[in-house]
Amino acid sequence: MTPKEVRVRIAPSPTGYLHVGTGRMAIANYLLARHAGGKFLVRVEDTDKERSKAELIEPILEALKWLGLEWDEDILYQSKRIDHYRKFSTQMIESGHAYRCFCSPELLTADREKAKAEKGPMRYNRRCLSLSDDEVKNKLDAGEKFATRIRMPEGATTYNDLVSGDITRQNEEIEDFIIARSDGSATYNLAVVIDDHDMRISHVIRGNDHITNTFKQIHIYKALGWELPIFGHVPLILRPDKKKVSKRLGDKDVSEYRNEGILPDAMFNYLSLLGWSPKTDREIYSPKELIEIFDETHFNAANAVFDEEKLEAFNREHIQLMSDHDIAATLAPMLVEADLTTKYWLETRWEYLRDVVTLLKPRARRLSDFIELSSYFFLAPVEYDEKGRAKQFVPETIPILEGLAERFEGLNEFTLESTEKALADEAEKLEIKKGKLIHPTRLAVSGISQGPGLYDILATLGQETVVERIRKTIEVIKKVTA
RNA sequence: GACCCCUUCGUCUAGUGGCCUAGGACACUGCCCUUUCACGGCGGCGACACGGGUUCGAGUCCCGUAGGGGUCGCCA
Repeated sequence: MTPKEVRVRIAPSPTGYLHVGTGRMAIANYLLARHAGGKFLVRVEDTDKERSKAELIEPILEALKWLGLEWDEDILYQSKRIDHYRKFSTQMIESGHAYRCFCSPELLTADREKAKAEKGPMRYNRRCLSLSDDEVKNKLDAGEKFATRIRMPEGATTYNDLVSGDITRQNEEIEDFIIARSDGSATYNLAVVIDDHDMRISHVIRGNDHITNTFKQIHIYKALGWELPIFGHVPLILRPDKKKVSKRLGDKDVSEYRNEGILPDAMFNYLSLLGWSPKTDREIYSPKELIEIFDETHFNAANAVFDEEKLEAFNREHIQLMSDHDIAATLAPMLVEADLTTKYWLETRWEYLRDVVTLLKPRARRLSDFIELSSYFFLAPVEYDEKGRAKQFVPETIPILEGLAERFEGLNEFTLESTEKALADEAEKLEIKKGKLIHPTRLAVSGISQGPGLYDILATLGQETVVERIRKTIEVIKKVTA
């Protein structure tokens, strides 16, 4: 027998955007598929008429694509298969694995409330299981609506979980849950089993919040006489307050991280290592490397807290891994968007942009940091920072800057070396330390008191801009100290 | 409440009976580098939830307790 093809799926329901928990699940499945040379599929579970929103499907798919998760084969939409599901609940009634339940939703709610108040089991009391054939026939003839319930067998069920090993549950702990609504449409668990079977899913990898569903689904598989897939319940991603991430609690969806300057590879990398370990000391990997080293036995069983700070650290590493050219390319539209420059201006100054990237790269943790840190490379400072003003906006600074402006203006070539020498010469002439010149100059050309090395800034900015900005700053200082 | 899962530094994790005076990463922090800010380098802080067993020996196996999480819809 040839080994079964690995076929896995991610099954989002369009009731919200793609949050990191679902993203992490998608990555786990994707990694398993790609590592094994199998197929990664997407199924949209959009059968909830009330909560599903068609307009949410596209953003979810976009987020998956952004993470680099390309799926194989066509997307399966559950909403298009509703009629297909119907016959299976009927089949289960006929085979004796399910029965009709005429209890009204109101009655069931009352049952539940009573059970809760009496602290009894919150399971269906099987009222309709004992209905005789005649009673059923009479109700049917009277046009009474019925939902279809699975008839749970005696005994216990054990399955081997890829992550947690053997898990056992007494069947009596599981109620005769509804597999088809009174309109005949399949509920979640039935639909999932049918789909996973039809899609020939080999591994069902999902969050451990689905373990109870797995037991229910196993009974459906058995009733239908189908072979079980391998189940793996990976740990959940928790918020810092240890609750599972959810849109309802205001957690960010994946696209928000994108907007905040997180790289898809960094997110992919970080999410991969949540609840899974390469079992080495190395943490930074490209998606390609993660596919290579993936091992489905390395999942952890304990839930993991999502730490945005560590995500940011991963992002920093991935930024350093990117070439200056690639960073410049992704940054260009962002700079235009931020009104720092124009597309037209950038077209002829590619090298300039790349130089700016080189200088700022070690200081960036997010792509957006480049925007914040680079403004003075595109626009003359209109404001000067607090610290700089306090220290440099004094009358003594004026002659220093004037002398420097003159020297810089007289330079034949404006390089790292020539600007450094000019500043050193001026310092020597004034008999003061270079620092006395460096700081006011930095403030004059950038408006802030920190950043790349001064000579790097000067050489990048260019002679004309530097002289102009120093002179302008002199005027500002004169005005405020007058 | 019932059931299921889980429990190593604040967080993510390594550790599969002796290699553990428990390793790495993020965060925090000291020093060095740098007349700025980062980066980098070298240090520091900091954990086996608790209690019983099993064993010559337990973070590693077993049991119990506590704690955390999840599930208990004609939602998915």
